[in-house]
Amino acid sequence: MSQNLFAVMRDHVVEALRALLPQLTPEHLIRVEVTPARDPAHGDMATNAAMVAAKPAGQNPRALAQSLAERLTAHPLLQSAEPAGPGFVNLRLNASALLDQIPVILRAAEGYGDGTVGAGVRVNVEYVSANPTGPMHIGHCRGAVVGDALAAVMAKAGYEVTTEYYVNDAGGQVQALAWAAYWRYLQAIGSTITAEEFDAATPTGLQYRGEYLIPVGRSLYEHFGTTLATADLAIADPSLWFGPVRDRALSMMMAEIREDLALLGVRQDVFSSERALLESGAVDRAIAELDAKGLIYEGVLEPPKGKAPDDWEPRPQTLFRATEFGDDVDRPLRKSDGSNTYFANDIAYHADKIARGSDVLIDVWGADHGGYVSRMKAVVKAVSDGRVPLEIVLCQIVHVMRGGQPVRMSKRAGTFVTLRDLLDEVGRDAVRFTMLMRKSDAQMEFDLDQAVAQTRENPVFYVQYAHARCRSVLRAAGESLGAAAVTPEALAEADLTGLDDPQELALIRRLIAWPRLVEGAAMAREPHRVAFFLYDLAGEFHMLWNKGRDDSTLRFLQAGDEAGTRARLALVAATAIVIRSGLYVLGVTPAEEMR
RNA sequence: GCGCCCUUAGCUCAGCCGGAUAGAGCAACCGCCUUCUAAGCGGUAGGUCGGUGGUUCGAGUCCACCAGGGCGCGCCA
Repeated sequence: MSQNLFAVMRDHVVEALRALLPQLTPEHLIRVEVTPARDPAHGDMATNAAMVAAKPAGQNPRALAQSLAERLTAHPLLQSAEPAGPGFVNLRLNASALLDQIPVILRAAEGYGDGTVGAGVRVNVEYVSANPTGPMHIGHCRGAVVGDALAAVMAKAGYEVTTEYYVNDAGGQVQALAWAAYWRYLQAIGSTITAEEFDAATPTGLQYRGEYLIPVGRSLYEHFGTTLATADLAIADPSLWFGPVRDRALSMMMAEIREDLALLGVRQDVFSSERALLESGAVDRAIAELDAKGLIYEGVLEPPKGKAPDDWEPRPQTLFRATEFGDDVDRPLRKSDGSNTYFANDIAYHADKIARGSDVLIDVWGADHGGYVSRMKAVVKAVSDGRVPLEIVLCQIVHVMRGGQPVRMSKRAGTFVTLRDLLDEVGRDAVRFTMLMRKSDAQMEFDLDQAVAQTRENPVFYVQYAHARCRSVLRAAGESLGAAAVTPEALAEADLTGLDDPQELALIRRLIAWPRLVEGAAMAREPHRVAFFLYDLAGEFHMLWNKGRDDSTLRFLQAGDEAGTRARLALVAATAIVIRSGLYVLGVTPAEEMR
């Protein structure tokens, strides 16, 4: 039987509805849902079936709910099915149906909640893709965590997920990086050239002035001595040094980024190089294919209304007919110097992802790329002839707060918060969990004080504490009953009939909602739902724990009542499993104890 | 000027592709905490869901317009 009781009951409801009203079409039936009851007084679950069927059937929803309820009641898992409100049918599971899910959880272990909604669907999730021109900062961090958790929850729901990082190692910013690294190289070999002089002598200006390039300059000196400069330690002709300097700078920056990702617990399957794509001719081929479809032309764009740049001048450009696929304006593929725009290269990159075998592409981007969404969706539609959808998850800005005040960030002043700084200050688990306590498309405040607080205000702490409490109870039980008696396998055999307190049942109801939540979060591409679920689940567990303070019969370890103890331990072990299963999706450590 | 995102309790935010009386934490107020499982616990109060129309049996959720905040707007990525 499916782990997902809601799916089981939904099948039952749909079957009963079809028997009642054979004329209903699949379009009607797809709207039928079985959801957790909001109020325990309503039972365990509710279905909207009668309301969605009322109109096509030409019947009164309440009357339909009445006859549907009569048919549903026969199900062996149900104690009752009753019409309610405007046409809901409230479903109440019989006591054993609820309790029987505990051994299901214990036997499935961390695999509890694994689903099949994504079975057979190959998804490519691309995230981070920070330019290798400097260390990762807090802005990249949100995308990294969201992408990683999204990939994990989709994998848990059964999708075949590939995670990917697109390395922008071509283009003007890389050129600027090479010059900036060369500047640090000249410093390393003892050149007396000043920043101002260097800036003036550089085609792109001296852009990246952060100290993080000093080790690159030093490394260049160690490998090449002074051979990359003129005899008097001044700027040599770029043809003598540009390639080696660029390559070393890129590889060292990527190494640093990979180290940052590792510290954050992010591990992507594929790293794709923009330069490799370019050199393989893939970009030319992709453009040629669009050209063959008649989607490329030479044209002149109108200046944006109301905000025409001062230096605007009409200019013929190579354009992609994005407007044929829903974009506002056709988009340029070539710069005035004849090289490709970033967009052109990105077309080839997405075509490559499709060619490697993806049914769905998901890109996780920062909000500053929002204006890029419609053209990218347009071109993916064009390239794949509409077969492969591109979905974009936009992550809005993160404001870092300390002591109720915003932490000011300025890249120019070098005071921006690097990912490394953030990890050093609050730790990986807090960074990841906190980033997921907001919808990705809403701006968020990252409160440094809250992220390290050891109180209920801090969701990371609260959830990890719940898990640690579970583990602590099981450890204590192992000492008195023997380790073999408290394994999940042993507890799966426990007689659970003693679990009947409303708070115990509330906890169980929360546990059995996990498979459904995984499914919903994966389909909606909303990993933050997992974090909120865990917070609520932890709350339910802590509430039961606290209730045991006033009512000692609710404590997990009952001296002299081994059967009752074992039943409660089964519940505790199942709770620990679900928390662990969820934390695994988020990439957060399930703490064994709090110190 | 145009496009996209956001606006829910004093504050920070949920609200599960339209469903029942809109939820949580913090702050506020009341009570509890010599002992049991207290890096506290229980409870109360607090919202015309930015505004105005519309679609619907039903709208915080969908549509239109307006207001406020954010991100963008031909060669950056």
